[in-house]
Order: sequence, then structure tokens, then C-alpha cells
Amino acid sequence: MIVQRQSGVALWRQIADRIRTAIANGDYDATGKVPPEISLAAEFGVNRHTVRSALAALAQEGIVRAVQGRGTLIERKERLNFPISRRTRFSEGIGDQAKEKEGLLLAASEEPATPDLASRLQLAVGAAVIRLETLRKADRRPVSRATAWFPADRFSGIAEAYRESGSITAAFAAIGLTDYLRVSTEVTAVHADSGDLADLELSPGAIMLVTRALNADPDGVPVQYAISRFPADMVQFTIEN
Amino acid sequence: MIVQRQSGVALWRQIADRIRTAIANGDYDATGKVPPEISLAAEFGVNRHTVRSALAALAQEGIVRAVQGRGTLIERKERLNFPISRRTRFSEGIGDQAKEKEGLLLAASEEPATPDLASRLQLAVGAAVIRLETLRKADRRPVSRATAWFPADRFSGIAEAYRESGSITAAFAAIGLTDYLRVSTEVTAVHADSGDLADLELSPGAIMLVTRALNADPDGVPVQYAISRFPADMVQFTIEN
DNA sequence: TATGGTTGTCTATATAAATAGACATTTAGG
DNA sequence: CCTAAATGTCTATTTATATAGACAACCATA
Repeated sequence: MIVQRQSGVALWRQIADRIRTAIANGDYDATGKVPPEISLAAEFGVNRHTVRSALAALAQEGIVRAVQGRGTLIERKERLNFPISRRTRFSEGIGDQAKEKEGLLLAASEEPATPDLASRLQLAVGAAVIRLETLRKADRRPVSRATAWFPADRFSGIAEAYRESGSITAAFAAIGLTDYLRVSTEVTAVHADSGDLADLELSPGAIMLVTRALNADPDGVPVQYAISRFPADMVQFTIEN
Repeated sequence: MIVQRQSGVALWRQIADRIRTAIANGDYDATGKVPPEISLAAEFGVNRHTVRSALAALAQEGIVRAVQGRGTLIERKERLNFPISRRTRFSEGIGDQAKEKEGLLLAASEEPATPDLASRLQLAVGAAVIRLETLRKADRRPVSRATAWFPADRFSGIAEAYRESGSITAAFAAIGLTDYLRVSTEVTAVHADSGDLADLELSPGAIMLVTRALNADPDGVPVQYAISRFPADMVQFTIEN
């Protein structure tokens, strides 16, 4: 496939996205480097300078590193896989795909439930809910940005518990909820917004996978509703049935 | 949030994407039309002409229609929901979200299995597989583009069966497979390629949701591997656990 | 029917993206 | 120690994107 002109997406960005995907797919694993700029220019049907813009963007992201005389070396090629199942848990899902896992609390607040949120959590409209803004990292790279809501009466200390443990599962356990189940997960995709770019260290124009997830306790009572955003070039979801 | 400059994504495209999303979210349901160009220009911090480019793109997609003197009317705002479960079926998944459902066979061929495909279908590398390229429509609007592979020895007449019925489930039934189950589904997101643009009648720069699905018969023997592409602004997936 | 609010069209200018070509610099390998 | 194969840098030109302003055309409604 050839790149699209006058599409509103600059050629260098289209090419950067495709090379990033190719790297994630392992297409260049044999050499450990990206093909020469001239070859890429020929492949995509563009000028070498356009390819250089694309590679410069990828270098900025830390995915490749150009070395004069040698070529453009691949520095990083992970694509994390997140299984989605009835027992979905963020840290366990990553498993051994990353050594270090981290959960940062960016913000916490208490607020009244909107009609949509109240219906999902089976609360009265306007009932108090706790909102947590979190950032998750794997091997020190940010992999998701999430907003989660919990019924305030039942989970009053959850912000502190999350801040200390960096894990929803651990925070639930600290409050006495030892088990929970995933009820449903909606998946959509959008362009990254400026908050994504800042928090997840992305380059503009990146694509985000968005999940809207509902968790409930073993009795089926909703305990958490969360909207999470993941960079699409770094993650994929797997639904096992 | 304000739009991002020099990001490799033209402002008019960013604005078109955000208005499209806002329409799908029902933000303008009260009036049935998009806010005036001048308001949008102020909201996004751009010139009115830039907003006009965005609206022109949406008009091209058939999402809005501008009427001089009145405003820009919303023509279409659906977002189809596809449940993913152990018993995922395309047509049943749409359910009553669309009246007319259609499945077109674009191309069919027999080819040897690549190592990746052979491993997924549990065949020998190079074993014959049948490949179907299909286009699915709901209410005459294209909603997905899929490539599906089947073991050739077991499903020799499936291309014809699909062409006649427009349904994988019906085609399987015609060959004697009355039931099958979804084993796994991987979900990723990418930019639309030129094939997507043509087949799915999209505007360049659109985002696609991509699923890679494996189906097996009740004994667990793989019967189909499929890669499907859906326009992200028209569909969402729901995983019910 | 007059008016305010809206989209349509035109011209002009500035900035960003892409192409084109030439040549320098660095590295790996014979 | 050459040479081929890479990336790095520079200048120039063309095309696409974005801004700016003015005014025409049209619609709803007071």
C-alpha cells in the first residue's frame, strides 16, 4: 500500500506510524535495524527527506536511534498484551511482559454521580462517588491513563490505599474486598488528546485504544467503573473465551 | 482541549475527528445540528475556514449536510455495538441495530498456509487454506472488511456457500458445521489504509479497529481465522463476562 | 418585509510539508 | 587504507495547510 496524499495526515506521520507498527510486529528483527532511508523512500514512494522526518519522530519517541554510517537501530519494540477476561487485573495481565510495574495516583476527588455513572454503578443520581486519575507504567514506560469511579460510602479510603500500593486489586484488598470480577468491557479507538500526549509521552497524532470497564464484587454489586486509555501502537487486547 | 499544531495531523482533520465523535456521543442531539462555524472556530481556536474544511470532510462522509442560512444538519450518527463472547456471530451481534444486513464476497482463493496461519489453525505449514475477502454492510452502509481463512480440505465449498448466503454461520451450516465457538479475539487499532478508504467509504486519516479472531468447532478444532477491520467512529466492541 | 444569524465564495498572505539535488561525515568490511 | 553504504546537512522550489478579511446568498422569524 502507498501513502495517501492530501488526507490531512502528513506523509511523515503516516510513514512513522507504519514503521512503528512494523517494528512492533517484529518485521525487522533479523537485522535489528530499520531498512536504509533510501529503501524506505522507494517503498513508500516518497522523498528521502520525508522518511527522515518520520524516523526523526520515532527517534524522539525513543523507538529508534540513527547512527551515521551504520543505520537506524531499533531501541525498543514492545507491544504489551492485555488479556481481558472475567478475572481481568491490570498487573497480573502484564505478567512477566514487564519486570517493573507501577501505578501512580495523579488526582483523587469526591463528586456526585452523573446519570450515566449512577446507572452503571447502580447508584442514585447524585450519590457520592470517588474518582481516581491514575497512570500505569511498565518498566518505567507509561502504558495507560485511567479514570476510575467507586461508590464513596463503601470505598472511602481507596485513594490512599491506591497511592500506597499502586494497585487497584491491593487497594480493594486493603478495604476488605478480596475478590472482584469484570462484568463488561467496551473497546473503542480515538486520536490521542493533549493530556494523553503529556502523560503517556506520545507524539501527536497517535491512536489510543479506550476501554470502559465495569467491575463487580462476587455478589454482582458494581464496585468500580473505569475508562482507560492505552497507546494503540504499544498494546493489544486479547479476549479469551 | 485545544488542537495541536505541527503534529503531522492537519487541524481540519483533528477537528473533523472531534466533531464526528461529538455527534456519535449525541452532544448535539438537542438541536440536531452542529454549532455555527464561528462558534466552532472559537472553541477550537482556529480560523473559520479551517472549521469549514473539517465540515466539508464530514459532509463528504455523509455525516452532516450544510444548508445555507440554516446551519449544518446532522444526517447520521449511529455507532454500532458488537458484543464479543464465546458465541460471537456477526449478524446476530448487530441484532436489531440495523434492519438490513448484508455480506459480500469480494474475493476467494486457495493458498498454502503461512507459518503464522498454520500455527493458529493447527495445520502443517504450507497446507491448503481457503481465503475469503468479505465486506459486511448494515443498512447498506459498509461496516467491516474482513479476511478469513479456513482449512481447505474440510471446507472446500465455503466460498460459494458464503456468496449465496452472505453469512459465515450459514455457510458453515451448509457444509455441515452447525455450531462453532469463539476461541480468542485480539483487538488493536491502526490508521485506515487505501483499501479501507475505498471499500468502507471512509475519509483518509480515519481510525480502524482491527480484530484477529479464532473460531473452533465444539471439539476445539480450529475452523476459521479472521482479521476484520471496522471504522472506529462507527463501531464499538463490548466484552460481556 | 426588515433583520440577525447563518453558510458560500472570493482574494491575499503566511506557514508547514514535501520534493529535488548536492555533498559531507561516519562506519563496516574487504 | 580504500570503498561502499549509510546517515547528516545545506539550499532551493513547489504544494498543501492555515489565517485574514470582505461580502454575497439564504433562512427563520419578529
